[in-house]
Order: sequence, then structure tokens, then C-alpha cells
Amino acid sequence: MTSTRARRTVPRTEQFHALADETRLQILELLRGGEHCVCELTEALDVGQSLLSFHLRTLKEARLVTDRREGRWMYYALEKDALREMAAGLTKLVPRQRRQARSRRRCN
Amino acid sequence: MTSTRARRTVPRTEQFHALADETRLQILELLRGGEHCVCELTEALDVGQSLLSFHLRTLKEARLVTDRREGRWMYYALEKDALREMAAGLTKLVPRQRRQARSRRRCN
DNA sequence: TTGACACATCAACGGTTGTTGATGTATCTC
DNA sequence: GAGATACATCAACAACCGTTGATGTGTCAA
Repeated sequence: MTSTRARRTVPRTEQFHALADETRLQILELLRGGEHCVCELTEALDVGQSLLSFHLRTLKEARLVTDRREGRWMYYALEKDALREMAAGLTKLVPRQRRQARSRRRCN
Repeated sequence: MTSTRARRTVPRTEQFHALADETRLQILELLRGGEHCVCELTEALDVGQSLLSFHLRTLKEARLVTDRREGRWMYYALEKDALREMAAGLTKLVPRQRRQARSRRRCN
């Protein structure tokens, strides 16, 4: 059993919150190039070790990354499906047709 | 000069943060059907007036909605382009190819 | 074993956020 | 004008978040 098996549904607000931090966005951009261990991310980001660990946990709990142990190292990688689903959800928010009816007000 | 003319660049983290709230997501979903005035949103959302005003301002400052005055009423509408750009940015985060190189660790 | 390494977790803090109720402001009607 | 309507803003507070430094945990090598 790997460390990221347990399934639970993540509220979309929690996922957006995970993206609402510049450090975490930079982490995701680094992971775009493939999985990385924490020490590599530490070097690349100039962030303290415990702080990076905190951000990685935030991303992991939002199911935007997975982790995997290999010896002493922890490797993090993108949860591509989750990111794709978020993008799809955003796209769905935007109506396709340009006919956008103006609401008839119901106020007095 | 309308009330949403002033241009400034909104940090992407601020935009994601604006989406990290269930009430604000519900507002956007309501606006998907077209622009609405605040009183309509108040009815639909069962949220206090000042709280709704706060959330609308958060969305507006993130450039996810625009506002427009018509007499006594303020009408809010989606900033579709901003939402599309966010979705595109998310999609860009996900690598297309399945060949995802494993990084060679540089730690000791 | 022991020590070193890679990383997670904890405790504490200051700043920010969401929420509420009260007050302010612009617009309309009379 | 005065009062009503629709909404924004303010003050206050509790809860949460990001950050730091210290401590804990699992793994490896000697």
C-alpha cells in the first residue's frame, strides 16, 4: 500500500485554495518536468525545509500531487487527472453561447 | 467611465484564492446564466447582504466578475476571458506527453 | 549500535480571511 | 426636500493560514 492510496473526495474549494499560493504554484511547475524529491525542490525554490514540507502536504491533501518513498527520499509528482478536472470545471463555468440573457430584476 | 475600467494585473494566486470559497463559486455559477443584480443573488444564496457584498468585491478585485450600475441596482457578470485564461493556465501545467522523465537525484 | 541524512510534524507567532451588525452612500419616488 | 431602496463600507472578532525553529521518524552506512 503506497502512501497515497486512501481515497476521499476533495472539495473543489480546497483544491483552489491549494493553488492560491505562489510557492505551491512553483512546485507544480517544477513537477511539470517530472517527479522530484524534496531536496531538489528545496534547492530550486529557496524555501526552508519545514515550510516546503507544509506546502507539499497542502498539495497532497488537495490531491494535486502524489508522493512515493524511495529509500530516504520522497518523490512528488503531479496528479495530472485532478489538474485536468479542475481546468475542465473552470471551462464549464463559462457559457459557450454569446446569447447571455439579461435577467429580469425581481427587486422592488 | 464605468466602475470596472481601471486596469491592473491580477496575480494568479489572487484569482485562485477568489475561487477558494464555496459561496463565491456559487455566485459564479449563478452568473453563468447571465448577469444578475445583488438582490437576486441574495435571494438565491441565502447569504447576508454585507457578506455577499464582500464576496462580490473579492471576485471583482480578482477580475473574475464585472459590475455595472443601473439605477439603484448593481449588476454583476462573469469576466469570461479571465476564467478561460485560468483554465488555460491550469491545462498548461499538465504535460501532454506520457514520457515523464524521472529526475536523477542530486542529494547525498 | 551509532551517527548521518531526508523528510515530517509540532508549537508558537503574526497576518489574513470570513462573518456579523451597524453605518454610510447613491438613486429613486413622493 | 424626506423617506425608501439597493448596495457598499466599516469595526470587531474568531478562525485559519503561512512562516520559523525545534523536535520526531524512517532509512541507510559504517
